Amino acid sequence: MIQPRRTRIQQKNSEAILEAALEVFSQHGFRGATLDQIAEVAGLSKPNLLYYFPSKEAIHVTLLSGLMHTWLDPLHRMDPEGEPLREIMAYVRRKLELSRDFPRESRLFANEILQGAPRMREAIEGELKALVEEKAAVLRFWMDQGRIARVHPVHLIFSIWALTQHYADFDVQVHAVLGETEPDPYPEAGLYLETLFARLLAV
Amino acid sequence: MIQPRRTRIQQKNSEAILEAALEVFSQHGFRGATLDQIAEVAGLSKPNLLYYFPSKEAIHVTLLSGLMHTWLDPLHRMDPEGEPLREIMAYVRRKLELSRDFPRESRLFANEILQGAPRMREAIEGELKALVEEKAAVLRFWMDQGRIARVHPVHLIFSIWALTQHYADFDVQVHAVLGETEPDPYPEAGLYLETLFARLLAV
DNA sequence: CCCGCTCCTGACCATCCGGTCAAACCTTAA
DNA sequence: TTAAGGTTTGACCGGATGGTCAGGAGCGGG
Repeated sequence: MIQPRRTRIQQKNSEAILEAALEVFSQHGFRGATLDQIAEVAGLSKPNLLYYFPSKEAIHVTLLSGLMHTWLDPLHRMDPEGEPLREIMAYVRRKLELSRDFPRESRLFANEILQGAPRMREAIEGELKALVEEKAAVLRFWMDQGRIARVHPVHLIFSIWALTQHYADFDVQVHAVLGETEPDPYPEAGLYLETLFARLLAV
Repeated sequence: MIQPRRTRIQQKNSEAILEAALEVFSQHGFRGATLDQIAEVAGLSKPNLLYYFPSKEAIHVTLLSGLMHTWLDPLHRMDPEGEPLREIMAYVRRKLELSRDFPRESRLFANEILQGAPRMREAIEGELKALVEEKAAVLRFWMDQGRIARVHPVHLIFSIWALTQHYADFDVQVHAVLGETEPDPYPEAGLYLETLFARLLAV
């Protein structure tokens, strides 16, 4: 992911390892996951894992840094030149799609933050903070123009994160509460969030 | 906690163990936490832990079942006879106060759900689901009366959970993004959530 | 066909983990 | 004061865990 693998075998096995590691790390967190478990899911032997990655931590870090880009991309794409409500709604929709399509990635991230972000502090205090401040400025600008209602821009972003990630991170709870009747909560969630932000931001 | 301890020493040590276990479990999850770590935080020896609790799992279960009551209490207190918006706002406020005052409990819960709720499935599919359905009916009743706007009642409850717990579970991220300038995000968060739900539910 | 390099594995290691146990220590109440 | 019962601990156990290593298997180019 970080460095292009040379051979086809390296490509295939590295991907299999990262895929398996995502499965295991996202469910048990870094300390709760074991190399044996990852190796079994990947269909490789443990020493073979360590042929491709120097350590358990290296696998984790590779996953996290690969994640950061995908994760921040929707916010990056919020265009200052666009129509404000439309841009925000598009951001919410993309973020909700990430939760639906990549729930394990969301849980991996959640696990890392829950544990105090020992391997992501830097990225959070740097890249993430800078991006949020940039986009908060955009939101504030839109508010000054009177094109959306005035609310705390950073908390607005927090609320988008919280509401969308909830469906991935608390997946089990959501499904348990909704029961068998509603196997896919995302269509309803999308409608609900659209209403919520439309009413919150209407001028 | 579940059974009243007889002597003063038992009382004191059991509490110290549960306090330490909360600290460790909430940060590392069940599998990531170790008895040695809990023992060290509690200021006791590992065999002494196992004098008071039969196993690591027993400590975890005790914490979780003790938590369930506190956690559901604010929703229980949403009164069908009260003024709808007032009741919902009170629920949001109480839930946010729980996040502020008991962030470790929130993270313990989040960890458990993230890991597929292996030790809480029963409580979630039973107690929690029943309570949500009961209160969703109340919300639907209020909507039928035209006293609050019509939105999906269960997703409304989800959104309250997501928005309030976010400040406890993603504490590190919130603080990192807000920076040193805003040491306590809760006053602003309270105001923001008040606005959000007022606008969402206004008729 | 063979050589060199990539890929893979069984065996192994030190450490850590949850948990046990017998013995020692401490408190209390008669 | 003493004995009984509650409390604490060092030493230990079997199994898991992250990681190493020497060597074998497989592959690709000449």
